[in-house]
Amino acid sequence: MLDIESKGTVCLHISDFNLDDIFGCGQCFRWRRKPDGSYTGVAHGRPLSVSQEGDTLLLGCGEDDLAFWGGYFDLRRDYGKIKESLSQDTVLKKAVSFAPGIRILRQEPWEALCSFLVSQNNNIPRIRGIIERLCCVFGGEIEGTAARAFPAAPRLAALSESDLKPLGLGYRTPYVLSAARKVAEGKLDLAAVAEMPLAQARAELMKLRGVGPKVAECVLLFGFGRLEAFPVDIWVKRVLAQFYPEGFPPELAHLGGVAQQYLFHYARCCPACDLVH
DNA sequence: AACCAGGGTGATG
DNA sequence: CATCACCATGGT
Repeated sequence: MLDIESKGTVCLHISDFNLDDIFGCGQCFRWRRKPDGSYTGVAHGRPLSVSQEGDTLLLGCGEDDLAFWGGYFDLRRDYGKIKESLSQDTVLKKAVSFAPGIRILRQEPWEALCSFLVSQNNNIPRIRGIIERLCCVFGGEIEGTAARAFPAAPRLAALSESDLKPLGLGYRTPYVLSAARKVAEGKLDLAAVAEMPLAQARAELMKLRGVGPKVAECVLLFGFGRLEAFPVDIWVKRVLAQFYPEGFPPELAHLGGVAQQYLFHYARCCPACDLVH
């Protein structure tokens, strides 16, 4: 039995990184902030406690887990350079300076698919609650902790609608169930989707009931790290209509997903962004 | 107490 | 192709 406290702490020097920005910008739903500013959560079945003191990141894990969490937090990518490119655009410049610590997390594809199925026509606090209940009730136990993994597809595939009913997914319940069954039966191979060209991957995801253009883009961006994927929700739609009447700048399209995340958070959370609702 | 939310589906012009 | 009612639930 492994004691989580015995895993120790690893310190890392980081830049263009802020936990509040990263966990608060609406890309993920399982991280919780404690009063001391640290966060606890689970990703890819691994629990973590993480905090930040300025440009020092403190990970509650062992040295052998460092590469994994470095991948999850996208630490090997130069966001300084990305932000420099995006800031050529005047609106993006403001969005970036509003939350300069945003990074795109590399989430588990199945969790991203499930989470953004749940997200449709829904609000973030409620999405978080639903995902939490899903993990609490059906997630696998993680040895040595009280934390639970995101429920694997076969686990959900074995459930009925009435099992999921009390969790409050509403009309999205059959969407999650049929996606789980398709993955569990091998009719949708997420590992294969990861290798496909963007358009093909998008088309493959959109074969699922409940997955339209927006959810597909979210899965591509947050689950597969496709930074050119560009989810357009109600907020981004407003941003595009007001600030980009000619369309989003094509020369930034290869970073569209990252740009979209700065813009989404800015539009949603910055009172001074003078966006008309 | 209404209105809205990281939309998608299916039916109808 | 564009529009539209409808979907279940609860946060604000």
